Amino acid sequence: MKKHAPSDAPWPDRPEFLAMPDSLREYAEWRQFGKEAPLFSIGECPRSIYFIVRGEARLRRHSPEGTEMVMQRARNSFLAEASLESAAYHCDGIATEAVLALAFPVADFRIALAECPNFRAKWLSHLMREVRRARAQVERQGLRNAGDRILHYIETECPSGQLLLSQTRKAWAAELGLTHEALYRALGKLGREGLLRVDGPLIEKLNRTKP
Amino acid sequence: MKKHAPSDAPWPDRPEFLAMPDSLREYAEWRQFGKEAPLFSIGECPRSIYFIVRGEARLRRHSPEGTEMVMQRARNSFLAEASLESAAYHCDGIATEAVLALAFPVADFRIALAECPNFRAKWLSHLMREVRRARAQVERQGLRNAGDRILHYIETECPSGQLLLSQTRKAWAAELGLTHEALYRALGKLGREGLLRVDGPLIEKLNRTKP
DNA sequence: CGTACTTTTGAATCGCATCAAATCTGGTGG
DNA sequence: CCACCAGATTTGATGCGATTCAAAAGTACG
Repeated sequence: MKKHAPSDAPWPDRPEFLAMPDSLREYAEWRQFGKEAPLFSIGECPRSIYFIVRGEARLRRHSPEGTEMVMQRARNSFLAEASLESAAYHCDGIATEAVLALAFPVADFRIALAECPNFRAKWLSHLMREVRRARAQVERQGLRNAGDRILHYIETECPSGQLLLSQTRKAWAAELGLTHEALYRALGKLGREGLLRVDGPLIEKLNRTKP
Repeated sequence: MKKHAPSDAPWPDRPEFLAMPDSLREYAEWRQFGKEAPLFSIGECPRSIYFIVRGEARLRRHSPEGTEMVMQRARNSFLAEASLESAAYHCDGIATEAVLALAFPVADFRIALAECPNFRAKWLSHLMREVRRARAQVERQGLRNAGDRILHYIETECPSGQLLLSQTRKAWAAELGLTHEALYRALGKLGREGLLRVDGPLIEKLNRTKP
C-alpha cells in the first residue's frame, strides 16, 4: 500500500476487502476525486478496480435523449466489478460526492484472485450478490407504477423497512428510473394513503396492505 | 454422470461447461421438463445448479398485479447462477419449451469451484458477463420509449444487427417489459420509419439515424 | 375441422413526462 | 449577520405514449 494514505481514512470492513491478500494491498494506490469527477469513462480500457472507501461513486449511462440511468451505487464497496475482464468500460464511473478510493491494478487483482482461495471465495460471493442486486433492479424497473417502485426499493434495499435516504430525492428518482416530479407526487400519495411515513430523509414502509 | 443420458443430447460447448472437472460431472443428473414445467420455485432452497442443454428455461417473477418479468433466459447455459449461495430462490425457474437439463448438486459444485482453477476462472468470467447483461437490461428498461427498447435489445444482444427471434413476439414483449400490443405497434412504426426490417422471425436493424 | 393461441388493429383511459413556476434550503461572500 | 445564489423541493397544467379492453384475422396442432 502506498505510504501516503489519508490519516483519517476509515479502514474498509467489507469481507471481500478484508480477505484480500497483503500482496495485492501492496499495489493499491490511494486516489481522491471531487464531486462529479469521473473515475473512468465509457469506452476506456479498465486499468484499475476501485474500492470506494469514503463517499459515493456511481456507475451510470445516458440514453441518447439524455436521461440518466444509474446502474450501481458504491459506498464502502467495489465499483464496476465486471470490468475486471472487459476490454472497455460499459458505463461512466462518477463520484457523486467527495470520494476516497483505493485503485488496484487489474493484472495484480487477477493474480491475487488466482492465488488466494479465501479472497476468491469472497469475490465470488460478491459477484453473485451483484447479480441478484441487478436483477432486483430489473424487476423494479419493470413495475409501471411509481409507488410500486418506491415500495419495492424499500423492500429490497432496506430489510428493516426503514430507508434513511443518503442522497437527494432528485438523485433517488434517477435511480428509480423516474422524474423527480413523479417521485415527489408518488411519495405524497403513498403518505396520504398511509402506506409510507415520510419524515425528512427517513422513509418508513408501513405494514398496511393496499386497498 | 448418470448412465441414462438421452442419446441425442448435443454436448454443451460453453467454456464454463467444458472446463468443469470430471469429478463434478460424475454427480450430474439428467432431467427433462415439459413446456411450462417449473425447474424450481421462488422461496425453495437451491439444491441444484442447472445447465440447460436443450430447449429454453427462464428466470421470472410476477409483480403483485400479475405482470410477468423475465430476469434471465437460458439456452445452452447455466440458469440461476446466483443461487449457488442463496438460502432460497428469488425467482421461479420455468421451462418455456421442452427442456433437457443437467442438474449439479450445489455442494459438489462449490467443491469443484474450490479445487479446479480452470473451471473457477471460467465461472468467474461467466458471472461477470451475467452482471453486465443484467445491467444492460436495467438500462433498457430505463428507456421510456418502446421503439428505443427494441433497438437497444438488438444492439446489445445481436452484434450482427440481426435478430432471429427464437420466441413468440408476445414472450419477447414480456422480456422487454412491454405489453404485446405496444411491441406490435412499435415494430410497425420502426418498420415504416425505415429503422428496422421485419421479415417474419428475422428482425434487422438498419443503420439509419433517427430523424 | 376445431380449438387455442398468437398476431394485428382500434378506441378509450390513465399515469408519467414535460414544461412552468413558486418556495425552500444550504452554502458563499460581502 | 444578512443578502444572494444555485440547487433541491413542491405544486400545477398539459400532452403523449403505453396500458387496457375489445375484437378480428391469422396460425399451429391435435
